[in-house]
Amino acid sequence: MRGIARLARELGVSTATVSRALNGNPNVNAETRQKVLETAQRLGYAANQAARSLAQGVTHSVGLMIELDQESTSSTDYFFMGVVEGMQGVLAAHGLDLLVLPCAKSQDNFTYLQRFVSRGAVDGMILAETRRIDRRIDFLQASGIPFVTLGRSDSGSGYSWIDLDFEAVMATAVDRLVRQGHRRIALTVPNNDANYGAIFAEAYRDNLVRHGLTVDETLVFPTRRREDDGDSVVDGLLDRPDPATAIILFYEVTAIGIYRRLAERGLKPGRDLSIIGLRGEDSVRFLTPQVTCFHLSLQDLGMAAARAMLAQIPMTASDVSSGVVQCRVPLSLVPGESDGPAPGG
Amino acid sequence: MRGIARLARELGVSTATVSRALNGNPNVNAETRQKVLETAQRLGYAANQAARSLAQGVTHSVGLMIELDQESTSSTDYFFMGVVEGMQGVLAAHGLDLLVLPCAKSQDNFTYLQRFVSRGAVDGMILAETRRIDRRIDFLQASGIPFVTLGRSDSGSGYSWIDLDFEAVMATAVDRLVRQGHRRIALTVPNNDANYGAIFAEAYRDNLVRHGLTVDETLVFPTRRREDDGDSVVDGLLDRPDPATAIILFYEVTAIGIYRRLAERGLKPGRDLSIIGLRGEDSVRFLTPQVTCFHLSLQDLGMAAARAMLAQIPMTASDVSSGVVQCRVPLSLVPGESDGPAPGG
DNA sequence: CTTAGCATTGTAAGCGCTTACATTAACATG
DNA sequence: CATGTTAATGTAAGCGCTTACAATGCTAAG
Repeated sequence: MRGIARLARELGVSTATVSRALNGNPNVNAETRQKVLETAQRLGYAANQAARSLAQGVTHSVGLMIELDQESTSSTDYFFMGVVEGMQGVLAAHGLDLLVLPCAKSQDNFTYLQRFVSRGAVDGMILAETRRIDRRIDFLQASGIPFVTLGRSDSGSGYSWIDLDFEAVMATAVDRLVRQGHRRIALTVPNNDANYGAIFAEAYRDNLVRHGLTVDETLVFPTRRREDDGDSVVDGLLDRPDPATAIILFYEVTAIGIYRRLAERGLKPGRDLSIIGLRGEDSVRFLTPQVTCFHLSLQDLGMAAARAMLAQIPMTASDVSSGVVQCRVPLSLVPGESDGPAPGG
Repeated sequence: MRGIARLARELGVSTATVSRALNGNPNVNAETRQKVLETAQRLGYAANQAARSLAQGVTHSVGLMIELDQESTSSTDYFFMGVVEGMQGVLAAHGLDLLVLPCAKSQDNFTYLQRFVSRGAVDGMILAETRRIDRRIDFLQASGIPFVTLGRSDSGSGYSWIDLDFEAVMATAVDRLVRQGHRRIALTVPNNDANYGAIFAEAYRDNLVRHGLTVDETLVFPTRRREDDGDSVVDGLLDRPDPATAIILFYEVTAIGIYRRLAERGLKPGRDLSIIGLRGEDSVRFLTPQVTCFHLSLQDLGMAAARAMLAQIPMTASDVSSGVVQCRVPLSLVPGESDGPAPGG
């Protein structure tokens, strides 16, 4: 005999009483509960997860689906740990486990998600790296399971998402550069199909227009998240009749290559080319001059997502909250010396 | 009616037949199986995870426990994605899901593990970042659950582990430096309590002794995984009567600070100080001169761990393999220009 | 003294699946 | 034709828990 039955026999009570004692049910004599808890402790008892889930129809865990990128260190990579940390903290505080589901990008991640959710393995799902069109969102919405996405998508509607406030970031960056006299501002965007790239670029265009500047798509450079791409960006930027005088970077790591290539051409960041980065990544912390960028707490981002999840999971019988949270996390500008007055402006 | 029962009724067969058909049991008419699979597909049926686990006593998933580090980007961070990718690929190919259990370092990770395993939530566990003394290993061994650790430990015995071949790395590095005429070789080690630091340092001492060099503990610098620490290392190395002429780095990112500080002092890496790094991290790829380092495929590491796991999980009824795998993954030297003949040698 | 009300515990029916064992039908063998 | 074999399916007993409902023993009220 094992599990709860063993405890019950040991104590000379029924399994129901043990279960109640263990689960904080109020209809248990305080003394009895005490004894049950002690014995459980002594015997190293832990309730079987599968049995509980089956009986309750609830797993007390939420899944986080992330995609792994075969070839390159994907953006989830550098992003990952901080966010997970934030989520885990909040969820754990509410008795929920966080299960990270790594999923090879090559695999059909839709099937993977579908299988996982249909199996009832989690009470809720968090999706990272949403695409502009993302079937997963439609599926989750149809399935009725609580979910939150990290990043907006055009798919689905009225669901909870957390995203960076790219619009505000871009407004601040463009304002700053325009005030410094820049008229031709370039941009780097990620070369993948995640939605944030599109949003970033859109905000860029909107803000140029707002300032009466012309949008030149040849000034938009898709880059990978690696410094090498900086070289070609610099050349593409300057070797033209009407060179750009400033650039806004999605991946800050690009700055490393940009700095290097500028040096090779005898140019100086902040004087000959103004550079503003997005997120204050570690990788560029040591560059001189310091890159002007925005700051973001990955933990906060994760915590926000976790809370949006909690808002949808009824924690008590009475609690039937199913609030939709849509939130853009603000970033704050951290001025460096990588930007300055437009040359000859 | 739901689940398997629904399918059964729909098809006019018993639930047992449906279950058998779905699970590839040979005792099913091929035609029947076909029909069952089709209907399952059509109805979007997926077996309830909890019910299966309860009935089979097996979860078809393995857990990977990683610790998240509040303040600093821990070593699991940069390490993580590649390894997970490798694991996930191998496990998925064998029908196993990988559940990553993030666990705040501040939390009592032992309790966390204990609870998780006792609940029977996974069929096996993989531990990252083992400590020299690690209760988790003793617990897992006592509990009888299959497990693999990433990194050796002094706790437990006869269990499966995968680790980097620090010994071989160190032998190669020291040999190379000695051949270049270096007699005073410094070392950086991680400043945390993970076991790999101790092993790295031990291998360092052993190899110095092997070459008849004296071991000077003041040449061993504990560093964090951030470039800043390079400054003090350089000063500590050179500002002494008997300066070191070479250094071996655990965290390569230290090289960034070292390069910077050397430049400030008018010195040149490879000429005035020879530097060898451990792992070929991305973060130092762009340094000039290129850092001499070792190369490691994180994917391979993850795959090795996954295979060690598989070796312990009986996949079929007949298969009762419970092999212990203890494996040191070799790294290969990638010569750069950050090392060279000892000055004045 | 009876009865209602309350606190505590027990009983037993599932939760959705797997699987040992029983059953049936079809066929080949002697 | 009786019998053994085999293939295919059904029956039903769990897996370890939760929980509605019933039962019990008390106390307080009528």
